[in-house]
Amino acid sequence: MPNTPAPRPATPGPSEQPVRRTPGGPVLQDSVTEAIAAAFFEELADVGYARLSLEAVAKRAGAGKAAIYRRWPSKLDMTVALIRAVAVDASEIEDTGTLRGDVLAFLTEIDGALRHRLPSKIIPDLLAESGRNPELAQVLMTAVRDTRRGKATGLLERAVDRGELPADVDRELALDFLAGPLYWRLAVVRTATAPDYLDRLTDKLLAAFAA
Amino acid sequence: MPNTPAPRPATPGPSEQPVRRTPGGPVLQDSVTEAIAAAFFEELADVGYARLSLEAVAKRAGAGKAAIYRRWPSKLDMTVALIRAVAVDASEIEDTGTLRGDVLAFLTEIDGALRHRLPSKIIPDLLAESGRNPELAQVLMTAVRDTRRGKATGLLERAVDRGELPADVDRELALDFLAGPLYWRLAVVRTATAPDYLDRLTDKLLAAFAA
DNA sequence: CTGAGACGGAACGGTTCCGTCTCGTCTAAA
DNA sequence: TTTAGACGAGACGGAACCGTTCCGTCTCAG
Repeated sequence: MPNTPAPRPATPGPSEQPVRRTPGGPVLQDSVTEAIAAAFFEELADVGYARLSLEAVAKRAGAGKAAIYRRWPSKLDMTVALIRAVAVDASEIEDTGTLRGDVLAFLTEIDGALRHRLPSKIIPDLLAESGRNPELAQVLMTAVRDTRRGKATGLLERAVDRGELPADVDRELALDFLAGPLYWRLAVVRTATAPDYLDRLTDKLLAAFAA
Repeated sequence: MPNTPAPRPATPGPSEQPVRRTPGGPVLQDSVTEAIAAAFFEELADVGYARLSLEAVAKRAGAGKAAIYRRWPSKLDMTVALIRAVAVDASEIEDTGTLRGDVLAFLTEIDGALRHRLPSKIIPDLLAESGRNPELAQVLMTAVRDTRRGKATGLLERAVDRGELPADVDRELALDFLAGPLYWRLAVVRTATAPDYLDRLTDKLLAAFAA
């Protein structure tokens, strides 16, 4: 038995994966880094970026503060690295064959994210924080916004290719319509939605696109 | 001359209005309260609610901390009171006579607010903060959301009365469409808009409503 | 003229967090 | 078996704020 992971008291999960060392930057490789990252996002959702203290993150992760400072030089660097890490692997592409299917899948993905505990609190928080923090705004725009925008434009272009949308469809407006109403309802107004809400929203969106 | 306002060094504005005392809660009546409120919003936009320190507000207002604690018992109470105060007077109603005119006026109002320095930073910040602060969420929902929602529903009902919209128009979706795309573009994605953006947006909205 | 009270300012003790540093422990490679 | 290094824990000095309390000044009603 070459690798017997010692029972870490603060990481009760049975992580049997081989611990791999990172040569470059530490990006969620070993179990300590994983525990720190998980604690970071929990803490971020609980108190927000401004109030987030690395001391609380360390305690929550069952780690020492030195373990954090050994990996990232500051809170901002840590945030940027971790956000970027989770942003890249959240980019699967779907092609359901129809515009309606693609739109519904797109909305379902947003809906799922904004209903989860951590993202629904973290996303508005980082959004507000990026208004004061250029570096944070930068990574959010490049790693998150551009990825999502790419998916949306791909969705529209496929529909144009299929002939489901006119070639001169107003892409700028369509992008805002795709995510705007749902984000408004789930993240801003925060009122409950009927079970068929996404279906009705999809229908209205298709009508608006075609107009 | 019954009232000669002494030249306060920290309030250089020529406020010639008669200083009136508030019997109930202090709501922007005398010059000191005004200075504190102004400093509060400036500070709130600069550093956000979480990082806002009453010490900084007092310094910015050219006031002592005691002047603040004499008016409000805590940072949260102060925030709630001031937000409520500015929320009530931001509710004029417009009836342009046509649905298109009403929608464009509604969008123009949001557009104006989200382009100003203070609201564009304060609104997303308080929104994120209200996810962790029930009392703050309460005042935002009742004093801001409900007011705005009332204006939007009034807009829709007038259009139904005029015959511009079918009586069974999906109000729930329509409300999300009214504010969602514009908020998404101005407050979330934060990309520049063409001068005719509001016009195009209005057209698309009307098309979606009618569908 | 006098007294009440709000004012700006400064200090207080207590708390929290920062980033560094030092322990003693445990692991894994040599 | 030895040993280098990462580990958890936490003490440390410094900084920032909290909410309170005091000071001396100023305004204004009586």
